[in-house]
Amino acid sequence: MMDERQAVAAFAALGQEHRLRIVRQLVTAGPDGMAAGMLAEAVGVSGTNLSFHLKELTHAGLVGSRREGRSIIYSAAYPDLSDLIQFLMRDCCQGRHEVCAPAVAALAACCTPTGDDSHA
Amino acid sequence: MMDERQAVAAFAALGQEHRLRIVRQLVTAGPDGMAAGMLAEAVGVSGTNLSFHLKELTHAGLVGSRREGRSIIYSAAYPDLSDLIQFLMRDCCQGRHEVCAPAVAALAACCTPTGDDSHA
DNA sequence: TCTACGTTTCAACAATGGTTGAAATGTTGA
DNA sequence: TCAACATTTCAACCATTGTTGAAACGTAGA
Repeated sequence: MMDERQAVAAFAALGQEHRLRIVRQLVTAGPDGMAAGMLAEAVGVSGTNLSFHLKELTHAGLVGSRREGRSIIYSAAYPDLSDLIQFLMRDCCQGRHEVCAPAVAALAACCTPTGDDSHA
Repeated sequence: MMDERQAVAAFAALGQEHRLRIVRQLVTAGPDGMAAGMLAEAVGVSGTNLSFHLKELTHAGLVGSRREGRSIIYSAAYPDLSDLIQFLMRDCCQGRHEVCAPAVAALAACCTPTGDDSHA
């Protein structure tokens, strides 16, 4: 369960053009992640600069990394992104379900496979 | 549909202790909102400082305001918060539904009334 | 109109954050 | 061990941001 301090750090990390691109690139890349070098090229920043931002994102808990040969592979921390979203909307309803139903619907629409509507 | 520039502004706005508290206070307060003065007391900042942060949040599109007597009532912009969440997770699945299912489940659990499971 | 109240604007300051190039670290294959 | 590669660290600079108190603005009621 995320606390305020962590949430501030996470949002601050995402509130920067290059870092938001990095996270979105990694989210899109999926669990396998991407090497730092390719990430730098994809996002359009220097190696030095990417390293700075990756350190920030790592410290905020939004990305993870592993070494693979000479490369270091970064990947999105999906569980922490979930926690962050949940923190932002926590206590939003106050009994009024309709207030935040659109947010639920939007996220569900983004992530629920069409056709395969298994309720599990 | 939110673009990158808006998302960066929104996340940057949320990435500050006092502003995150303000937004959460307003989210908790519900659609009726709160007067600026009560908000300042609840969050623990001076009037001047609150005004500064509210301007930032307004510019980021995360809060709205209306005058009521001498007070100005601020309230959370729920649709924009939904958009922001959706932007962050957009394209996350890449065919792998299980990757972001936890985020959907977390948000749904927060906002779905227990017992009353109307699918509307 | 006058006074009190709630909120915002302004100007100044201290602190933080992003970018850059050069140098250091760690890894691989010859 | 050596040279080439991938990434990080370091130090310096410039720009942005958060905070503060005083002053200004707009509204309500006497």
